[in-house]
Amino acid sequence: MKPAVRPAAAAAAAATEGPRFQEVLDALHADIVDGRVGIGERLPTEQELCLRFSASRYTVREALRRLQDLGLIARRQGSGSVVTAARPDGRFHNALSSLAEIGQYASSTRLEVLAVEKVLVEGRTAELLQSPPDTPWVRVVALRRQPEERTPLCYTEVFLPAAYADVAQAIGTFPVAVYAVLESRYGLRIAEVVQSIEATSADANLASRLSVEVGTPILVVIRHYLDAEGNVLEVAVNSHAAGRYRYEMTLQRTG
Amino acid sequence: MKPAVRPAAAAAAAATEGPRFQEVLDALHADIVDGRVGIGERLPTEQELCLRFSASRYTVREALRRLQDLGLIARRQGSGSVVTAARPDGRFHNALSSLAEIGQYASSTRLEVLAVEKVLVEGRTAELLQSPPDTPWVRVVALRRQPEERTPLCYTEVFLPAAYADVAQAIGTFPVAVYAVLESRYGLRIAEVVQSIEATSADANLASRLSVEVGTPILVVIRHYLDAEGNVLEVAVNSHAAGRYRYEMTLQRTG
DNA sequence: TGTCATTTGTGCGTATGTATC
DNA sequence: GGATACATACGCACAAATGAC
Repeated sequence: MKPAVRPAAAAAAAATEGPRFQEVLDALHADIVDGRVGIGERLPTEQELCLRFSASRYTVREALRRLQDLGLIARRQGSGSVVTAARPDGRFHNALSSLAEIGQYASSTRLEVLAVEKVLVEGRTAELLQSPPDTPWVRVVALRRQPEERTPLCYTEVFLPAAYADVAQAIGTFPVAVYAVLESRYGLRIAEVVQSIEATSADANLASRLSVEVGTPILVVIRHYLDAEGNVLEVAVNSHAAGRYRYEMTLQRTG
Repeated sequence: MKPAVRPAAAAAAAATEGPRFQEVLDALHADIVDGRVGIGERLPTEQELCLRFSASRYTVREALRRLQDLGLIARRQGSGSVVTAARPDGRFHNALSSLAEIGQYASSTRLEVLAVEKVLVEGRTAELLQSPPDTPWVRVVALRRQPEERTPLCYTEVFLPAAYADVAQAIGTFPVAVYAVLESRYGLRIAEVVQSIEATSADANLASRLSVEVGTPILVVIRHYLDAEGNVLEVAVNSHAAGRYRYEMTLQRTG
């Protein structure tokens, strides 16, 4: 789904300034999360909503469709729209617990490439890449932004084996996750992704890139993409300023 | 217009019998999975698709919308529709980040309880617990330590519904995760755990508890334990000093 | 830099199909 | 059967983002 960020709203009553359906969406969303329409209860019909909001059926249906995408309601032809969950899950963060979701994330944000360079890794970097020293890699430095947001969401360094250098060149030109390009262009198959998350603080470089002060807490997410033999095909280091990002995942018990 | 009895079109191999958009959807889907439109390439424009399929823009957009929901394409205003994946699967699942692992962690460390108190939650805390204000909960404050280490690994606040207060009393006396105690003593069953990870900085309280300076980066892991109906049975807020803890997980592709 | 054609996003009105009650 | 309510579908118009010039 889309971030749906609206431009500040015109003070007074309705805080809804963006698209027309946003007003309907916000109102219904509030009804649900605040419990005015409980789980199992039905929302008003499309026609009633058209009247209440003086909007066309298209607009109302767009709002309902988004509620459905959020998993808050279920719709049944001939019956109506039933509230299925009141999960107040915030929307300004990402749930990345599957590769598909990483791809989703990649395509809903924009990557602005700052530099692409070949490097011979050594020292700590070689350790990070689980690579012997003096091996050639390509290093891509980039900022990830949300549409309409000025401050970047994330400072990213992506490392790829030098053999895949032309993929590095293509990063950012289309809204596709890097791993997906690797798989399609080189016939590779990612079998496993190892994620590591920790907190650090911003050094001078990061502070400058992310427009924060030195020392600001940073959430670092490092992903190693491995093939079935355990070879490292890509390493991405994502640094997020505190408060701009939250990593969320769901563990479900099977059986 | 009568979409009802479609004249089967000139469709020789028209296996598409359902709605009009299904034909468009199937054709585009096949183009993608069969690789006729590769990852990173663009689909035809809406207008071109209208012509090709002799369908209205509504119909074409419905098909594109579904491809988007499947995660196969990304659409950008002014730009077009780009193929982002050739398979809808991408099914990775959490191999090493499971309920069992949380239990492992709990039993390999020691919990030192600092305080147990009943509280009526309100404001931000109520929001955190997804609980109505003025509801009674039990709050347990504790430090988690590794054996033989002096500095604590983590500052923890656990919230439980007041009904389970005696579990709170028992926390720390045996090396079992709190959720396991809840399950065995009350016959509850945790169906889902939602984890949220973010970075903040240490306030005075945290700094003192964790023996770090104020402002030190902190990795906060919040877990909501839910039953099958979505009721919150436990909320744990774990604050780790930077450098003392790293959250690691592996996503494995199942297909 | 800004203009301009292209392309998707939003929105309206209308009509018919089809599932539910 | 009939009434209700959502699903599908057409045509039109303008807004907003993009990319090329």
